[in-house]
This record gives sequence, C-alpha cells and structure tokens, in this order.
Amino acid sequence: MITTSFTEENYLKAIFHLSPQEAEAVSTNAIAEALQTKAASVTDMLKKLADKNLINYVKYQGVTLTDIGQQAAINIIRKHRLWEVFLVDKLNFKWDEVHELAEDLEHINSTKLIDSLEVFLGFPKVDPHGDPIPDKNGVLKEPALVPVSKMNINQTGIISGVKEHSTLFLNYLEKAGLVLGKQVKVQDLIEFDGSVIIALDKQLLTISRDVAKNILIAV
Amino acid sequence: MITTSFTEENYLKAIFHLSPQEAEAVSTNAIAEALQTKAASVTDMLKKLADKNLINYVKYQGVTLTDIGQQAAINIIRKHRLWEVFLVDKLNFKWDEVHELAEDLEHINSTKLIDSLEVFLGFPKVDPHGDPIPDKNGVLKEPALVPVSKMNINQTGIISGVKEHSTLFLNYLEKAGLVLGKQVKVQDLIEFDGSVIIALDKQLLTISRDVAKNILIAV
DNA sequence: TAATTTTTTTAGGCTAACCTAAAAAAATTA
DNA sequence: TAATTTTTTTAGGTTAGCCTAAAAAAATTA
Ligand SMILES: [Mn+2]
Ligand SMILES: [Mn+2]
Ligand SMILES: [Mn+2]
Ligand SMILES: [Mn+2]
Repeated sequence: MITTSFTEENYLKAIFHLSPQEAEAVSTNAIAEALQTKAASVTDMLKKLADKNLINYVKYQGVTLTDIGQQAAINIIRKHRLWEVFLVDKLNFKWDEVHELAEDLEHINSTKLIDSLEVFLGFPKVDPHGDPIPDKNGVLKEPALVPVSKMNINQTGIISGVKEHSTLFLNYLEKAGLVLGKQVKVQDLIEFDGSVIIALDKQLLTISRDVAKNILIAV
Repeated sequence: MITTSFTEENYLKAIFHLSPQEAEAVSTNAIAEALQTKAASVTDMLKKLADKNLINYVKYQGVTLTDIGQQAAINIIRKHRLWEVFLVDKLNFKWDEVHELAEDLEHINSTKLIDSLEVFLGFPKVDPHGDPIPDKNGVLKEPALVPVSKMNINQTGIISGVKEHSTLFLNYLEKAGLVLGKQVKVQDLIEFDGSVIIALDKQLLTISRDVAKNILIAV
C-alpha cells in the first residue's frame, strides 16, 4: 500500500474530476486553477506522483491517472461523500455547509472507519448533492443526468444533482426551492442569453444559463 | 483567533498532559519522549509556540502553557474524546481501537462540527476510557480517581478510568474482565514486586504493579 | 513558414518540521 | 569546589510543498 499525503490526495482528486472521460489528459494549468496554486508547483507535484506510479505523465502533454491513481482518487471521493451524508443526515448540517468540512475529513485514513460509517448511514447511494457514492471496492456508477441547459422545451424531469458545490450556489437553490427531488418542466429557452424559464411547483421561475448548467436532471 | 498546525496542536496537548498540576514546568526531554521526537526539534517548536503566546518559555527552564495555550489544549482534548465516544457508541469500535484514529480526528477544525457531534452523542460526560470530556466553554472536571496501586487492603471501588491508552493494555484489560464499571476489592498487596491481588466477580486475580498503576478506581 | 502568444518546465528560494553533531548550561557526584 | 554527567540549545542540513522569474516548448496567428 502506497501512502499519500494530504496534498497528493487533493491533486489526485482534482485530476480525476478534471478528466470526465478517462484517458483524456489533464493540463498543468487546469490543475493549477482547480487547486488555486501555480503551474510551477503543479509540475513539481506531477513529477512526484509519476514517481509513485499514480499518474502517467509525459512532459508538456498533460496527465492521466494510472489504475492505482484512479482507485486512490475514487477512495477519497468515497470518503468525502460519506462524510457529507453523515453531516447532513446525522448532525443536521445543511447541504450548503458540508463541502469544506468534507474536504478535510476525506483525508482521514482508516478503512475500518469509513466502512463502519457506511454501515451506520445505511449504505447511502448518493451524497447530499446527488453525487453517487463509490462502494468499498471502488466501483462508482455515474447516473445519467442532464443539465437543465441541455433540456428541450416541455421536457420534464427530477432535480437529482448539482455540478457546483459552493455555499453561495447551493444557498441560492435552497431559497429558490430548487432542491433535490423536485420536479421541473422547461417552459421556455431564451436564446439570447441562455437563460431558462422553468415550471416548479406550478410557478414559473427564470434561471440564468450559469444556474441552468449546474442543475442536473433525471429525465 | 490564532490558527495552530497539526504539529503545534500535538505539542500543546503533550505539554498539557505532562503538567498534571498547572504551573508545573515541563522539560524539553519529556516532550521529546512523549512525541517520539528529538530534543533539538522540541526546542525549535518551543520557540515558535512562545512567539505565538501559547507557552511560557524560558531557556533551560522548561515550559508551561499560557491561558490561551491551555484553552487550545483542552479544546483538542475535547475533540479527541468526543470522537472516541462517537467511534465506540455509534460505529461499534472497541475501546482499544479508537485512540490512534482520534489522534487524527482531533485536528479537524470546526466548532459547529464538534458541538453538533456532542449534541448527537447526547452530551457524554466521559470518553470510553473514563476520561472526562471538557464542555464547549473549555471547562474540564477531573474526577478524583485513585490507581489500584494506591488502594489499601480490603478497600473496594469501581473501575472508572485508565491511565494508559495503548491497544495492548486495553486489550489485556478486556480479556481479564477489567472493564469500566466493574467493582473490585483489594485482597492483598505483594510488597516484593508491587503486584496486587484483587477480587473481581468473586474470583481472585493477580495484576502486576504496572497494571495496578494504570487502572483508576472511584473509591 | 515566420512571428507571436500561450503553456509548461526549470532554476533558485522560502518556510515548517524534522534530523545529527557540537557547544553551552545545569545538575550531580566526587 | 572541581570534575563529570545530563540536559538543553545552537549550528547546519534535509524534505515537502509552495513561490517568482526566466527559459523552453507548443500552439496559434499572420
Ligand atoms: Mn481535500
Ligand atoms: Mn458532495
Ligand atoms: Mn493528534
Ligand atoms: Mn480516551
């Protein structure tokens, strides 16, 4: 078993999230932006992760995760999402209050802890933001969700996830009543600025393109 | 609010545990031994903690915690003990399996998290080893317990705490039936080697001086 | 294709937390 | 009190993770 530091784990997770379809190489700059650090620092770390066989790295050509690196990343995501469920279901946190804390808790290293937590929580399938929770074997099933921005007029669906996890965004959704489980129908699409008019609880509501891109629907 | 690193927090906690009665100065070597590090490293850190006003440090004369340092230490202990209760009560860990994990969890920084956890656990007064849990205002009441080694012949009491937290020791106690809540009576004291013969569940049991020193009794 | 811009890497430095070896101070023993 | 031992500090060095500035490579535009 390779051990990974707090920082290395954050890099692995960032690379995972930045390569939606596997084998798609992630750039140094993209990682730097995701982790709010500098490109030179990223290059340093990429060398280290490559030495540990966690990523495939060829100078100037971006990186992909190795199988080991991907399993490590998925494991961190598993911990992150289970802790989020714990905070919301057991400690009564709101869904917009858990991300930062889970960002730290995900680095606590104990298989027994996380597997026990999963049992205690009743094997949840998704986290408070609708994201799927990998099982203990590292199997992660991404549900087929589409952003509101990709829906057609008159199409109906259930809000089942969000792409953005910031407090600011989630708080806005909460206030607008756009929470997981709600049914929405696309009433109209404004071509000019990409905003969308949706029907929610029989009320009409206009959301910006930015918001529409970050709400995920099961259609 | 001063922020403290993982390492600084471990130093503060070590200093706290090493000065049973406050104002009793703790030596560089004692800290080095407690933290399994070298005296030179301790000196480095003492300078840093003194700069942050967390300890009173005079060269060659050991250290004491300042009021701020003591509050910081107690807060870490509060977190440590609440996490231990969580692991045992909610996740079904055994009392000999929680210490190392709590050693990491205690550094997660969120007042809301720890206060919510305390509510969720029902405001426990003591951790799985009988150690008292400081309240959110940092008030810590040490119960008056005596080690078995200080009891008199024929004296009776309830096992209410342990001084040593290693898996090895706790596991031994568990197997011997020496768990929290049990009544014990001192049957005989062997002066030669300090071992003690106790009555437990109407059976006689001999324990070494080392064991006797580490079991705490409410008499 | 040549020039320019953007991306990435290298070079050299910083800080936190550690280390060993040597020096200095304090405590103990003779 | 003097000599010796123990404790503590200082000096100088390492590694992880970060930084800025400069150099090199790749991509884009003319
Ligand atoms: Mn993280
Ligand atoms: Mn989430
Ligand atoms: Mn700790
Ligand atoms: Mn404990």
